[in-house]
Amino acid sequence: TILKNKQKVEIIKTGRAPCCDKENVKRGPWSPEEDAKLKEYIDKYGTGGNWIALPQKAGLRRCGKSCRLRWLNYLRPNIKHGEFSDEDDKVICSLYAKIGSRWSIIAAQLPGRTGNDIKNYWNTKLKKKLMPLVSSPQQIRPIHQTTCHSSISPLQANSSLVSSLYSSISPALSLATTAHKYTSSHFYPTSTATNFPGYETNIISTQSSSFLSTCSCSSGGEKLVSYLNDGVDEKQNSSKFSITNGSTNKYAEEKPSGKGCYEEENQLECSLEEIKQLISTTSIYNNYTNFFLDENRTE
DNA sequence: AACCTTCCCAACCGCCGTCAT
DNA sequence: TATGACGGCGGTTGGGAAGGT
Repeated sequence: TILKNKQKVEIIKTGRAPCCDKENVKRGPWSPEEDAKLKEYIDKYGTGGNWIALPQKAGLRRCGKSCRLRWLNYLRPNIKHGEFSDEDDKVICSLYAKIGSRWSIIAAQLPGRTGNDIKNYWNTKLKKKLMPLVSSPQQIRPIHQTTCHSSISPLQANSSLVSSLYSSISPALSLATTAHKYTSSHFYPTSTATNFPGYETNIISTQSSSFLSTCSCSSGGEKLVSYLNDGVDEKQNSSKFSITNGSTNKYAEEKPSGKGCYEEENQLECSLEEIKQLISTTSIYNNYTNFFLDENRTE
């Protein structure tokens, strides 16, 4: 009854029926038998481009979405589970600092990893690795009040990983406090490529290198600009972000929206909003967001 | 040994974009 | 152009495992 009512509410609220009859599908962990069935079916027939119909055809009492998830995150060939390397960490942190929690994009840079995997890794481990980077709220101050140097704890100097992570992520922190020169988080293609060594895909010059150099501005922050920024000079800082992955990337095709983010007069407003969003979704910063969210201080 | 807390990750939920009709 | 179906994604949660007291 609860489920039925929930479905009714969903239809009323969204105008959409649920993707499956939730009463008649199995939920929870997948059994080895179910895995085998799904794998066997997809190996034989492929997904057929229709996940909703797949479970019935495969003889599974599962929601199509659940099958899709199980396949993509676990059963699909070449899935890599287990330890993330330092290099993985760097890539994840750098991209997170640049694009936020776009896990699928980040996953595209790490062959064999799934977005879910990376998301979990970030939420449970990587974030904690970075926690010592911000040892006290007082250390995060707008650049005009302090320097990037002063916000680096001694701990960082002793850990190459941590310092490289810091160099990737600190610009975002600093940016959040300065809110200038930041144009937009929207991405569109440019022709300038910055490669990640060892990865098939390219990170094309980033608008968030404006993150990086904006941070580096007044405070010797150049030292903080990591491997990621190599080869991207100041002039490119206003360029935009894109990822190519052999095929067209939908995010790369995002064009300036009609929301005014690209309109000069709204630049700062939009930046502040976007910065807030980035911060508010980044729980590593959440302990300190009260500070960041104080608009008066960012002015 | 028993209990409690924290960690971890697979799975779910709901929103949004795309595409076919 | 409007609408519905579906896929894709990011955020959240449930529960087992591991660690601590």
